[in-house]
Amino acid sequence: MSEPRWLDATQQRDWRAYVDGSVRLNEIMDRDLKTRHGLSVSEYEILVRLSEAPDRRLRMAELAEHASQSRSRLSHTCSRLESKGLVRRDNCPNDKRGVFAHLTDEGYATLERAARDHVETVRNFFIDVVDPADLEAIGRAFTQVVKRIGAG
Amino acid sequence: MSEPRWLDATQQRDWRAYVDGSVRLNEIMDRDLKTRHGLSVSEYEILVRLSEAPDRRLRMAELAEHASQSRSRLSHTCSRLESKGLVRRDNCPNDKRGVFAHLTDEGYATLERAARDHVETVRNFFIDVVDPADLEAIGRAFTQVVKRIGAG
DNA sequence: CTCCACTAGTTGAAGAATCAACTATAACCC
DNA sequence: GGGTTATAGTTGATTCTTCAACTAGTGGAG
Repeated sequence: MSEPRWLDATQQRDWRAYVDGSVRLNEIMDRDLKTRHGLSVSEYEILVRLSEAPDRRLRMAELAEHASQSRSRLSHTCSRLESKGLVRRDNCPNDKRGVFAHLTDEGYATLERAARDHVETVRNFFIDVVDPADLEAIGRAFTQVVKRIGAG
Repeated sequence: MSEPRWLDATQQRDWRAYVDGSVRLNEIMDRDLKTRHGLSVSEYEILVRLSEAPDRRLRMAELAEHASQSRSRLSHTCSRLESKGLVRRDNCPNDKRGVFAHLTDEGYATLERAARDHVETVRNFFIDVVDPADLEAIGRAFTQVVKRIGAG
């Protein structure tokens, strides 16, 4: 095995700033959503994706993909959301294996309320503290990352 | 309550790319470390911070701070690391409430092995796919975020 | 010295994520 | 059609995280 290509000092610094910042940022988002609306970030993410889908519904596999979650995790989380009345699941007529997850009206209402606070937090701790040009750089960079990961 | 300041289209796009990318990236890192070395990212992070500390040891509270983890979580995780023989804890002489977490030799060896693979993955899915200028922007941005969060 | 408030760290229970195993259906190929 | 392989989704066990409660030691005020 050859010597690894270590990061240089600058790369190291930037990578670490990212790791550190993203963990802390996520923690803030999570706590904020949790205490104010009883939702975790990943539950919130699910509601968002459903709200944007045609008829506010998606097949489980698609939803898992959009929300960057494993199917198993989505299954469990959807069960919780369902028992809270925010999501409803029913069978897909075309494909008998399939299941649609629907956003309920209550789910939509909850999301609307949560989103108002959430956007404020996102601004407060991220958007408004980052230089707009740097924000664009972040967008570019992570788009690349997603592409790279998608490629396997 | 006033109308929230929603994100504009560009901000939205960039923020989402980040959310999506960071989740996926983290998943990759985690799985990679887990399967190849039996470590989660947060365990790895703990070992790194200890390895860099003087005498390879830190007080629990400091370690928690450096690794961006709650004390409770650190306690549990340290117990696991201890039972794997990678970390040892012992009492602080000055402050009888205090505890030092030490990186053991075995812990150091494990870290060295893990780091070689980890840096390769970090390059593969992040450093090498991101424009160097964008990487610097990320460093700048998240440094700001951390500062902002620190300020409360 | 004693009281009180604060900090360090751990613990156990409850909630959430991961992994492997499983059911059921679909799709392909001969 | 019959057999094989792949896909959709769920489940239960295990592992990890979070939260609140707790022990123990510190430090300052009077």
